[in-house]
Amino acid sequence: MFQLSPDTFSIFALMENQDKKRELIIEAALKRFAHFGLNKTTMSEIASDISFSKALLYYYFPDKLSLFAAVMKSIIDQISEEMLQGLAKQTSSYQAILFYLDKRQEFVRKYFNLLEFAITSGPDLPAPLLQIFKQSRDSEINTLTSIIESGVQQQEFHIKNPGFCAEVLLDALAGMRMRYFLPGKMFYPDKSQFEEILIKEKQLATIFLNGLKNPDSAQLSF
Amino acid sequence: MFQLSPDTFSIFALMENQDKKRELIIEAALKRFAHFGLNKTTMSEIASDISFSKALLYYYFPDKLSLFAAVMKSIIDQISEEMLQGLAKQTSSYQAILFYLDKRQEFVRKYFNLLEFAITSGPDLPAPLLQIFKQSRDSEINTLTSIIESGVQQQEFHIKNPGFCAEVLLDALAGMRMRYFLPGKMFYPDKSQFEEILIKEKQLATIFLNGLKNPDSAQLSF
DNA sequence: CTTTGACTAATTAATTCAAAAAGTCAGAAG
DNA sequence: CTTCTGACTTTTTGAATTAATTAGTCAAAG
Repeated sequence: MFQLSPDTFSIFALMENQDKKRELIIEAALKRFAHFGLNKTTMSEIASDISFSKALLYYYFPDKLSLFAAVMKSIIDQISEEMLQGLAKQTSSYQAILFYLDKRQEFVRKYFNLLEFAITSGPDLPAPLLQIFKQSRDSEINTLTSIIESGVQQQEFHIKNPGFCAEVLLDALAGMRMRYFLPGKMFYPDKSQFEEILIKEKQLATIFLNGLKNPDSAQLSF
Repeated sequence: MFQLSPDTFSIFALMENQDKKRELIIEAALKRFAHFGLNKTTMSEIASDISFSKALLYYYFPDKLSLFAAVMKSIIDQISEEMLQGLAKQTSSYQAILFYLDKRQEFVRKYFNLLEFAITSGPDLPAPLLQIFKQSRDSEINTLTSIIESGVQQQEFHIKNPGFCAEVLLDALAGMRMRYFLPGKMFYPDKSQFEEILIKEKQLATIFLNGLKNPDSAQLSF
């Protein structure tokens, strides 16, 4: 049987220690980024918050953007986890969509300053981040696809292409948000704006899911 | 009975002449703006295109933005007219939506450079233009509302708030376009991108209208 | 009332420069 | 050999300056 030698063990211990420090850095960076945003946060500040030298941050992360990406990935993984667990408890595709929308907005409101950078940068945001947002989008499409597919299996929906429908729905939902905070420079939207958005999202989702009940929705003849 | 005096007549003649020149300026400005956009077009260029002095442009329009706004209004009126005439010939709300989407994209593709300015300026675009785009949006909501209302009258849809549904649909359709050309700096989207957008728009519209057939869509209980 | 050339005022673009922040590295510490 | 740091270099950023272009004005002529 496999046995740990003292040497091997110490290597694992070190790795754990490394991971621990990596996590600490990400945690400290998250606080700063969430509060001040990417541009108004310096590596020195993050370092001194946890009494590390700035150079040490560069030992763990090749550059500032990689750190930011790690932070983004961290919170995206967190929301994905919560979303997955919550969705499992929902009893209908309708309930599932409502939960998805509530949870999603909760997340956006909490980490708005992180997203702001992505929003304002637009299409020319750095490649590593593009990739993370791409993953995030794919993850959302998967979520919506599985919600729709479960409706198909229950004979509720009669469509052929749940994946495409999910993509259309995702973009349509994005349209609900656009007018309130998409382009150019803007500050944190206020509570009532978020409420408006949520109402419109839910209204759209309701109509959309009802639309999927109609077999005609699958037969496109443009 | 009312009779024109020679004096009155000459006043009308002059006014017609004025309007004629106004139109000429707008026409010349449209050509320049459509080709080079607002920022890359100077008042001198527009003036010399039609052998007017630059000062004369300022006799007819108080400033550059007013001229641009007049150009925008001109083409928006044009598309509204064509839209109205075309929609009258459609036989169902479904056909009407498809016509609306086709006509709308035709317009966007033709005058993309004019819209680009509005897109890139985002929320902080000048007040007079904001107003024009607001009008344009209202006009689109009206179009969609009347399409939906005609479906309600034919007992096809069972909803209480056609206006709100129209607004949601309009924003949802905007979501279909967003990913392709919304934020930051970008060039004219290519043909295949426009085609993708149109397909997604039509898919969404189809599902949406089918969703309106279901009475549940009106009873929102979040 | 229209039109213009010659004018001024405002914007934009290009350049420079200093401060701040990102990023590197030789070598210390364990 | 791995982890860490202070001191260093390189890049970015922002403010300040200037030049050039363009928006916008106006007195006077047609």
